[in-house]
Formats: sequence, structure tokens, C-alpha cells
Amino acid sequence: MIATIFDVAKEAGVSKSTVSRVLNHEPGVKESTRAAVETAIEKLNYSPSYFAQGIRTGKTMTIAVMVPEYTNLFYNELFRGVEDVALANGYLVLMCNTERRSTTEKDYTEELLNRNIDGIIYNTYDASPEMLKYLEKLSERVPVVLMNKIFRENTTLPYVMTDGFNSTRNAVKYLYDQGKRTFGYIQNMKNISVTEDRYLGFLQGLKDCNIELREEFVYQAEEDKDPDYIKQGCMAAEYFASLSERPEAILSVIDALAIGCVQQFKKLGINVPEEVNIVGYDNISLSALINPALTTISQPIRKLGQKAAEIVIAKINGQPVDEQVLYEGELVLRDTTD
Amino acid sequence: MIATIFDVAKEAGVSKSTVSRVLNHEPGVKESTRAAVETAIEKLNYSPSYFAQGIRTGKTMTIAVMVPEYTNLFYNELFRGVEDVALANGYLVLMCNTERRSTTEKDYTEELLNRNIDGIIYNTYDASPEMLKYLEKLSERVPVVLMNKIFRENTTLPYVMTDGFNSTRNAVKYLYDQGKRTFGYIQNMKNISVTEDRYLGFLQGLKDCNIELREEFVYQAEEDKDPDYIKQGCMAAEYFASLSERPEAILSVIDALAIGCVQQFKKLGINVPEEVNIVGYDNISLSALINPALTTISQPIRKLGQKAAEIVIAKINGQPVDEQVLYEGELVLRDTTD
DNA sequence: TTTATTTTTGGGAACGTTCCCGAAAATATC
DNA sequence: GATATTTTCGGGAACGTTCCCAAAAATAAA
Repeated sequence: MIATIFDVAKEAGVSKSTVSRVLNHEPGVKESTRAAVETAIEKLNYSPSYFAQGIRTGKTMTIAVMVPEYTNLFYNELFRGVEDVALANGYLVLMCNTERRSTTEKDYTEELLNRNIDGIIYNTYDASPEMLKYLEKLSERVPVVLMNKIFRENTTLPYVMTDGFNSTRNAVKYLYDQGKRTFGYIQNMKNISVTEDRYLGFLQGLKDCNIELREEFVYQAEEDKDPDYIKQGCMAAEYFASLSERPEAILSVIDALAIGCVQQFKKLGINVPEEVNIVGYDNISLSALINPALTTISQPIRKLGQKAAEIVIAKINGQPVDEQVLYEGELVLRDTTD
Repeated sequence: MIATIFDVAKEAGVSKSTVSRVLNHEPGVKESTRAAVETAIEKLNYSPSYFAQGIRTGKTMTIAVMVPEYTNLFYNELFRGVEDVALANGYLVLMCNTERRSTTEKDYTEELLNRNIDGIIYNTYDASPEMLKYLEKLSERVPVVLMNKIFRENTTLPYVMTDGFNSTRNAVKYLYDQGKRTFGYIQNMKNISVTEDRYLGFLQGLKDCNIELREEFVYQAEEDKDPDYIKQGCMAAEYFASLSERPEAILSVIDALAIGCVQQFKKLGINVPEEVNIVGYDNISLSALINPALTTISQPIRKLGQKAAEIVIAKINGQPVDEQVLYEGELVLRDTTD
């Protein structure tokens, strides 16, 4: 019923081996026979059995993207980037939601391993040293690329991320060039290297401009008490409003905090950007939609996904690649800066 | 190196056939040997080869969800629902972005077929009769479930969707009970049965309440001129504001149009909900975030995904199922109604 | 033309399961 | 205890490829 390699061989008057050779673009097959085989393939509408190929090659031509949650368009965009290069290379992409639980992460990974997945792009939620160990061990069995190196520890695992340090540092520089001289920061609690990098970049930016850090201008959100970042941002605004002197510009570790802050300033009658500039980080979709629209540092998300896929595929093919790549964030100017 | 069924057989002192039997929970194997095999499996950390199983059974244990775009959290939530029941049944889920192009839809589908995908949940963007024909033909080769029956034509294909007709009808009823007597509607152009159902439900709701339709209270957005629905919503507000008399309540075919409308009313000094009530449809995440928060009809998205997965899996297993299911939408009361 | 070399091709084995069929073991019947 | 019946089990074939090795064909060298 459905054509096999034997049917094609018969049709083309050659052996299955020859058909296999043209299928895999191997050298050493005469041009005329190659053409004959190809027309036979065309005629019979033949496509090789996925399973039979797999049982021999061990390849599923599938890569997985581990994602801690679905309620975030960041991962959609990322996935899209991965899909861009995966499809172009004949791979399909599996999106795996781990529900922010490291047990789910591991169970899911096991399932993927059982299915001979060819490579994994890992957005892990668990930043613990144990998780890093687990992933390093995992990478002995299957190519692994980290999306965002959230671990504090060094690692030889390949990763792809934006340079939170320099991106934030440059944002400070930009604001300084615009005439700002006092700077605040809204930090969250999540104790991972990604957010720390951004904060360290903030400090470095200050140093670059010869500005002293003023401790009272750094607000620490307490999202463990209320995980609603927007609300936490409101509280940040309340805090800054209560100060006798306010910073001229405030940077936030993530957009949601900045958005809450902007909204609350508005309610308190503090004008943004006239009285205070605000800069977020991540460029989530809401940032463009609110009023005033948020100036923010945008990650090249799709590019991140593409690069991660490139690395994973290169590793699958045993090719050498740059394995730890850092992209620059881009400052997207909107209405909360002047 | 990696254990095969033979290793397990040897370890347990039985034949590969027996191991296969316990693996597939077949009857007719003595309890003691079953136990022996299971401990052997445990000991050797054996799991059957995905490919070898596939080559015999023809099953990938994978289902695909076709999605027209990634920039919409609706599909995320849907995917999550699908994943809920898929994982519980041993299936993995492939999310396939078709970029709103029917050629991509078909190409992607071909690729899935080549890979022996077990079933497809189809969010098609192309509502043409040709596409329906294609899908009906496709369903002879692989189980297909439509998510949202967007086609105007009748079909025997299974589908899962919310009942836009009754949900909108009930919303009108609710507003009537709240004392509203004049009703407006914001429609979009997309000529598919989903949006038409909602509009027809609106008309029926009016009839239920013995209210005459007033043509001038139906605004037709022109998203072909500008695909930004929020902006289109603003224009709707301008239109209603220009009328000598305004409806007391306006229903919108989708949230984005309603959101734009609310925002613009605010700018024009028309108070929502005091002067006009507004109800959206879909409950997108932005709806809860804007100020005033939008009252809207919420689809049980995750449930839709779960049901679609159930149907697909039942079809894969050759079991009978309810194949065309309609869920009620839920009116989520927020700040744009009183 | 003969021989050596290179290019091209064919056939068998293997990958690790499932499924069928018949044999062996266990149990029931007489 | 012998036979019939049922339960449990084992072995071979098949699924459709890829890969290796040897054979055949084509080409080059003599």
C-alpha cells in the first residue's frame, strides 16, 4: 500500500542500497541512476519510514524546548526562533511545560530521553546547584543548551542569553547623557544570576558616570509575599513617593514591576516622564500597550531561540560551535523617558 | 550497553515474547513470571525502544496542535489543556505554527504525516471551503479534531468550541436584566462562522428581550485597513460618540476591539460603565489589566484543549466519542458593566 | 588487448520490537 | 492415572531502513 524503499528500487531498476544512497545524498552514484531513482520516488510519492530510519540512525529529528510556564509570551517568541532554524534543518520542535517544578522537569526529561530526542533547549526554573549538576550529567547523554544561564555557578554547558550587565549599564549611560544624575533601582528577590547581572550592570553604570550609589534608592520587591509583580511595582512607587528626595530615573529589573510603578506614580500625581524617568527590562507585550508606554530594554528573543537551535543542531552533528553566547539588549524608547 | 528486551528476558529467565507481553499488559501471563519480568525491567532500567515499537505499531505516541500564530496566549492555554490529557495518556504534543498561511499549514501537515503523527488538533486560519475539503480528506489518513469550527459549511469532522451564539445571547439577557434597553455591537470583518455565531447570538438576545435591532448601533470594524484591533476599537468609540443617541450597552465580538473602545470613551469624557456598558469576548489577559477592567465572555480554553485531546486520543484508539462539542462561555463581570 | 584502478552497485545482516502459531506446562475431567 | 482442556510460554518472521563488504561495471594505465 504505502511505498517502501523496495518499491522505489524496483521501479527504478536498482537495488535498495542505491535508493538509500540517493536518499541520503551520498556520493558515488552515477548521475543517470540518481535521476532514475528520483523520478521513481516522485512517481510513487515515496517518503522513507520515520521509524525504520530511526531504528538505524537513532535520530528522531526532534528537539525539545523545556519551558517553565505557558503564561508568558517570551517563550512563544523564543519557541518561534527555535522553530525557524529547526524546521529549516528538518527538525520538529517539542514544547514541554514543566510547570515550574524541578520534578516535572526531570520526569519530562526522562520521557524525552526514552523517546530518543536529539537535543534539548533548557529554560529551567530551578537555579539550584543540584539542577546544574543534573543538567551537566544530562548533557553527557544528549546535547543540551541552556537558555539564560540562571545559575550562579560557572558551567561549561552551552548557553544563550542577553547581556543583562552591559544592557543595563548602557541604559544608565543613556539616561546620564540625557541629563539624569540620580538613579533608583527596583530589584526583585529571585536570587538568580540573570537578575543579579542586571543589578551589577546598574552599579557599573553608576560607576562609569562617577555617581555614588544611594542605598535608599534601591527598592527590593517582596514578591514572595505577593507574586503579583504589578502590585509590587505599585508598592515601589509608594516607597519612592515617600522619600524626601526622589531619583530622577528609575530602572527596574523587569517590566511588570516598572509598569506597576508607572501606574501608581500616575495615581499619586507624579508625572512620568517629566518628574521621573522609568526604564523596564524585557519588553513584554503589555509594555507597549499601557499609557504612558514603557521605555524598556528589549531582548532579541527570537534571535536567542535561533541561536540556541543552531548550537543544539551543531552539537547533534558533532560540529564545533561558539557555545556561550551573549547578545546585547536594545533600549526601546517610549513614553516613560524623555 | 543500553538494555534491550532480550537482556530483560535473559535476566528474568523467560523469552522476549513474555517480556513483550508484560510490557503491553497483555493477559495470559502467570503472576509470578510477571513479577520476575518487572523486577528485571527495574533492575536493568529498561525502557523499550521508541523506534522498534514504532516500526511495529506505527504509533509515535505524539499528537500535533496546529496553531496559526504564536503571539496569542489563547493558544498557550489551549496547548496546556491538550498537554494535560496527552501526557496522562503517554502522548507528547507538538505545537506547530503555521504563520497564518494555508500553504504552511499543508506543508507542515505533510511533514507530520511523514512522521506518522497519531493525531492532529487543527486551529486553522484558512476558513475556505477548500481548506475544509482538505481537512476532511486528511481525516481519512489521521484523526483530526477541529478547534473552533470556523467554516460556514457543515461538516462531519469532530470539533470543540464555545457556543458563541448562546454565550452572547445570554450576555444580552444579563444586560437586559440589569436594566439596559438599547444595545450596540462591534463586529469585525473576518467572515467566519465563529464571529458570525456571536453576532447571531446578539440578534437572538435582542429578540428574546423584544428589542428591535437598530442598524446604526452596529459598528463594523475595518481591520483590513489597519490590523490593530485596539485602534479599530477607538474608531468604534468615535463612531458611537458621534451619534445623537448612544446605546446603553455595547457588546464586542472580541476583547481587543472592546478595549480600544473603552479607552477612547475615557478620552472623550464618556464614562464607562456609568454612561455606557461594554462587554468583550475572549477574556484575553490584557482585559483584566486595563483600567477599567473589561467585563467579558470567557472561553473555557483549557477545557477546550482537554476535550480536543480526549477526542483525538479516543479516535486513535478507535473508541466512540461525542465528536462535536460546544461549551458555554462564562460572563466575567468586571468594571465596564454596572 | 590485457591488466590495474576507480567508480558504481547489490545483497546480507542488523536495529529491537510485536504478532502469530505451535509447543509446553498446568489444570481439569474422567 | 490417563486424557482433554486451558493456560502460559517460546521461537520465527516481519516491519523498512542503513551500513558494510564484496562484486560488477566503467575507466585508466600498460
